[in-house]
Amino acid sequence: MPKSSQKKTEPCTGNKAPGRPRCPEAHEKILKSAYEMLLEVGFNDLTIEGIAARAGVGKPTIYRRWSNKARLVIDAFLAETSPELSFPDTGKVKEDIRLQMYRLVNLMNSPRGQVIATIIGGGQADSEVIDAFLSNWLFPRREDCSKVIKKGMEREEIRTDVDIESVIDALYSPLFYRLLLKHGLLTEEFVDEIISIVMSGLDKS
Amino acid sequence: MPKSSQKKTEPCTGNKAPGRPRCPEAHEKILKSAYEMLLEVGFNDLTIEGIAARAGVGKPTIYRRWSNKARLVIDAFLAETSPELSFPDTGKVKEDIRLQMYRLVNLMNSPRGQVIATIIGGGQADSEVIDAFLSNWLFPRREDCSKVIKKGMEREEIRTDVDIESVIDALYSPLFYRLLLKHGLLTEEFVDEIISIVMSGLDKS
Amino acid sequence: MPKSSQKKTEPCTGNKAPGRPRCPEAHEKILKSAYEMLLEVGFNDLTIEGIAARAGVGKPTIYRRWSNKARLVIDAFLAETSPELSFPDTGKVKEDIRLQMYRLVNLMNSPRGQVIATIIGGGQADSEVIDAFLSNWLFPRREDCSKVIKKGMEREEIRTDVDIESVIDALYSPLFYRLLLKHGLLTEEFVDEIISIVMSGLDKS
Amino acid sequence: MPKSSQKKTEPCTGNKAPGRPRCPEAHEKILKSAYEMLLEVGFNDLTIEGIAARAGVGKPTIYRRWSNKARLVIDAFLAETSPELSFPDTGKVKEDIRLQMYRLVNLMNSPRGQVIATIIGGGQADSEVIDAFLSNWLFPRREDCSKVIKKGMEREEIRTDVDIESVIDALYSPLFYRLLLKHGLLTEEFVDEIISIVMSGLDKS
DNA sequence: ACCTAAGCGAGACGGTACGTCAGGTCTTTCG
DNA sequence: CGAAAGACCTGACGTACCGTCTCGCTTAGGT
Repeated sequence: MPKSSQKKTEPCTGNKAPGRPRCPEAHEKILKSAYEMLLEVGFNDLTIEGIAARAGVGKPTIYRRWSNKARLVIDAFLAETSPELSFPDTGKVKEDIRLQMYRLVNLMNSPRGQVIATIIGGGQADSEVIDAFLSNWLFPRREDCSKVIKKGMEREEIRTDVDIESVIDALYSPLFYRLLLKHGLLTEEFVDEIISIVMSGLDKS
Repeated sequence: MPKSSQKKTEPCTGNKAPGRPRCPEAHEKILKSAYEMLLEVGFNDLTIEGIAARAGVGKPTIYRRWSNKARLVIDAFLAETSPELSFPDTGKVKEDIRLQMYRLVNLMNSPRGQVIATIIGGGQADSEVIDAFLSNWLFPRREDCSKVIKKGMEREEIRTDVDIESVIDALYSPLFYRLLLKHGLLTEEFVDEIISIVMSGLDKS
Repeated sequence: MPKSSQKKTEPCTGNKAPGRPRCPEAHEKILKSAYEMLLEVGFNDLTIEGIAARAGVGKPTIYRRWSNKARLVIDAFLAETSPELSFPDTGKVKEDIRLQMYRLVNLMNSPRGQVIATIIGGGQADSEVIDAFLSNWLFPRREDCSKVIKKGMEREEIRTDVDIESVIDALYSPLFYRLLLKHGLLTEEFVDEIISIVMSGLDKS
Repeated sequence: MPKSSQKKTEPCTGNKAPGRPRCPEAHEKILKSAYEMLLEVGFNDLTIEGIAARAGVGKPTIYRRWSNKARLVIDAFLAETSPELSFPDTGKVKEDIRLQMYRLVNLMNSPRGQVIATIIGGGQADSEVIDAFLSNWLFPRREDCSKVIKKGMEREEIRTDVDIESVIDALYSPLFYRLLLKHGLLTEEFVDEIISIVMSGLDKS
């Protein structure tokens, strides 16, 4: 977890906090401003100065809580995207995955899809951003997916002699590929096509 | 003003540009400097000022030719990566693709792989960069790949009822995915795994 | 005389001029543009580039004729202000001077007064400008004034034991002073006052 | 002014400005550098970049305090030239003025005279410079002079039916005239001559 | 009737300085 | 005593002109 949580919780375990307490309103205003600007201008054109101005706080107030733009963005954006990408449970693995991929495609086609793209883009210059994206966003979803696939293996719907990580890569990477390179549309038909290609070789049959 | 009008229009109705032509040596020096600095410091820490200084040219000479850093990088980097990614011709489609994917993985693991990553990353804030990456780099290679797959279809090595574009996406996107997200290694084993998953469903059998 | 005249006349004194002669229309267009822009933006904000653009000529065409902005301005402005500042001949020295000073005040209150001010101002950074202003503009008028004063001395209207140069300075410097420092209005009443102060001590009485 | 007002007023219901105070050393270093460079290269060739470099500060630190070169020069030069131009008190008005004019001529012949000239020159393109020169430099000295003349009038040394402003102009403008146009030397003899011309008509006799 | 030298408009050249922006740090005052 | 505010220095931005230098041409006198 980023430093902000630690700093906030540690002194509070003792029942007195020395010095002036951090203004909780500032915290919220900063996150709100950062999130809004992220949607408006993307990760690269996001500036600490701009966030500070919009939130009506000083720059050090931001730097004190988040050591850099990446960590702030993580708190502002990544830490709260969960529920809409959950997996359904239809009883059939391929359908569970298909429906969740539909949801992901839907998200990618929304403004927030562009935010994800700019975060991954910005992360190419800052490994911390990528690391945070992985641990706060991607890995939880991959873990969910992994569970679904394992369930399918247990049900003997799909082969068990494949590397699950690679399967997940094969399924999801085309979506990110098109999100980032924009050489083709992100449609449900494309999802169907990818599932067809990837899963047809995994059928237990 | 009989003279000036004549002078201005007459020669320009002809075929050439008026004024001093742009110095081709400056062009080369700039591209060379940009390419070297790209490898040394990456896309984000690249500065026009630094390139100008290293190339021994003035900043306006750069801005006169490329409107921003992105376009310069495209010319500096993308215009010369071709030959090492050609497809072999072993007679077996799957092997042709496998070997070329090995080459791509090899490239991605070199410093130039990081340059590609930063270009795609930078492109998230500038669609022109992505467009240039597509037309100057990606599409030519996809076209090559497409030909190989079609050849395989003619030879009846693989099924003909699939969308070639989606197949290419399924094959290559995992490599870019790992290049950009760094959640897994880009190894030849990973290539084998992807080919196994994707191609096993495409076998004409 | 500025270099342009020399260049133009010298080869012509020799009976051969090799090469294409300089286009006289360009000369006129440049001077006209320079004069207009001088009125519009003043000496300091005058740019060779702007003059060239307005005149529809190339920069080298200007630099070929005038080595710097100062020399161009001299030709564009100073070489043609003469007639309106001539001295009348009323028979009374004090009146001749008074009327001519009225004319000068009138000129100084026109846009061209500001041009003179910016030329003197710009000349503080370029002694050539001042020198040209002196020889092309100021000295001819001082010479005229000197003749008028000498005539007054001969007529025994004024004392002969004073330094004429100092008298001219005493008479005219207040006008330039107010032109440049703008701490007081340049009116005919002010002229009267100065003449009263300076000439009252010079009366032959 | 969204941020500053809100934030500034809320916690600062107290009396002082929040934030780090402006470094007074930087202030001094900038003024010192500007003054030195003014002596070396004059107003026109003075650059903010050069001042910043010599003072060892960043350009924004200068721009934060002075909106343009003119205002900086005013502070750097004009705000501190007073004492050497004070009037003596010999008991005789003409002598008081003569001695002070000697001092002014002496100043004008020093490097600082050239600085004054370039400031007046530069002021022709920027009325703020002239205004500042008037209020910070010229008017205080004119006021001193005015007092001396009035004293002379009370003592019945000189006539009382003349406009004091015009007298001051008549006395001092020749010095500035020669300072700026350089058509004659600024000597004590010249001062004597001017005083002779101007004051001879003012004698109470 | 050709040379050939100098002119032409156009515009790129290497530079310098501009005034701005954002970065990340430091210092004061206030709660 | 630490949070908040804002000035600090740095460094790069992209622009405007500088004065010079090719370009491909035109012009006209001297061979």
